[in-house]
Amino acid sequence: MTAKRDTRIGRDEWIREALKLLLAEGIAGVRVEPLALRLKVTKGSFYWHFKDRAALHEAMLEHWRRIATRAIAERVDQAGGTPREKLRRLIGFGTSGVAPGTLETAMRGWARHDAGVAAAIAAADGERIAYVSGLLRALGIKPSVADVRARILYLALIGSYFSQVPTGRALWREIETLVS
Amino acid sequence: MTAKRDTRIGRDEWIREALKLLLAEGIAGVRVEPLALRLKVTKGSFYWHFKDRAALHEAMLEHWRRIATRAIAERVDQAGGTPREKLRRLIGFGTSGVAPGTLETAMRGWARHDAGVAAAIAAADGERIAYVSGLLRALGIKPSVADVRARILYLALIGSYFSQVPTGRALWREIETLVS
DNA sequence: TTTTCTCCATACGCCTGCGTATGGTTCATA
DNA sequence: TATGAACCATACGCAGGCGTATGGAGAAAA
Repeated sequence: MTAKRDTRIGRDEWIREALKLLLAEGIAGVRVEPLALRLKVTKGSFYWHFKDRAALHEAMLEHWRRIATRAIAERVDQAGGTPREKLRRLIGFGTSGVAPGTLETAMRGWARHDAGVAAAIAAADGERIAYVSGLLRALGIKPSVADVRARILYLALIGSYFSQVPTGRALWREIETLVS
Repeated sequence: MTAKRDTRIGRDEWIREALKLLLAEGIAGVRVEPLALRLKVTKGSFYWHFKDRAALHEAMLEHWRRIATRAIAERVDQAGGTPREKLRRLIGFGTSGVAPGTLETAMRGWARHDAGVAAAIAAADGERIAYVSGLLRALGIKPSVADVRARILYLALIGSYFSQVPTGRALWREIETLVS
């Protein structure tokens, strides 16, 4: 008697729970039966909503594609402000809200062993850097320089997710100074 | 008849091949029987050299601990030159020889799901940054600033391993300019 | 109320991988 | 040349995970 549940379940529940597992154990940990156990459901449900395990992985990637791009740019823009304020807000997001041990890092770990994921990451990286570059140009930086520095800032952000380097307020202020 | 081998095998062979697999498939791919297949040997050999799978993983980590630290600093130092030349050489190593799709990234992926590995990474990061900081101080940069900029440079290097951002010669020259 | 459609449970066969037990080689040493 | 140690092969039991087949249960429509 392993505790049933009253409500039924949709595709989205499976995807949501799968993403949680991706965070905790990596893509190798995203397996059907442990997932079913967490959701208090059996495999019967899974194979109703998905063709197979690969289909779930594809759905996870698709989910990420939708939320990845707008996550940064829109959240920074919708609060308005000067380009300088936006830049600071963007750095703030990178260092707290959006990412540090979340989907962002999990996806990049997955990308190392899946070409499709790597392609999605590449697309997101490209869009984000274009956005950052735009911010820097709005600060009066020459386009060719702005592009390079946008990449540098972005690299440092990504690097902070995968290193054990202490990154305090002083470090991010220094980066802001250097690139702008 | 799945092709035997004439020579025998030592612990090191297992570790070497395991590291290859770590690169290709991540730590989850480092399994005993597939490994034995690659080495054209049976599990019997493995369980002679190692207590269990975890023991192999520990040996892999230990191997990395030995080669990780001296990899950067020593290779940069032994060629001599001015601090400026050393800095350029270090950046060059980071972008070609030592890392891009090698152990460095694989270990960091592993670190996300193993506290022991994360600790080893943290130690290596600390030593390397101290070295870079020393280089910058030798260029006449004030110690407090040198430390922050060393971390920034290091973050960008690590970031380049995990992003799909195009990093050309111009980018690394710009970084060098910014931090020194 | 019956029928139909959606969603899930149960049970099965298969494969892969872990770890153990045990016996067989090969090589050095006495 | 006999003996012991180092190294490996073979065979086993077990657990966990994948995918399928089939039969409900519950709600919605007819």
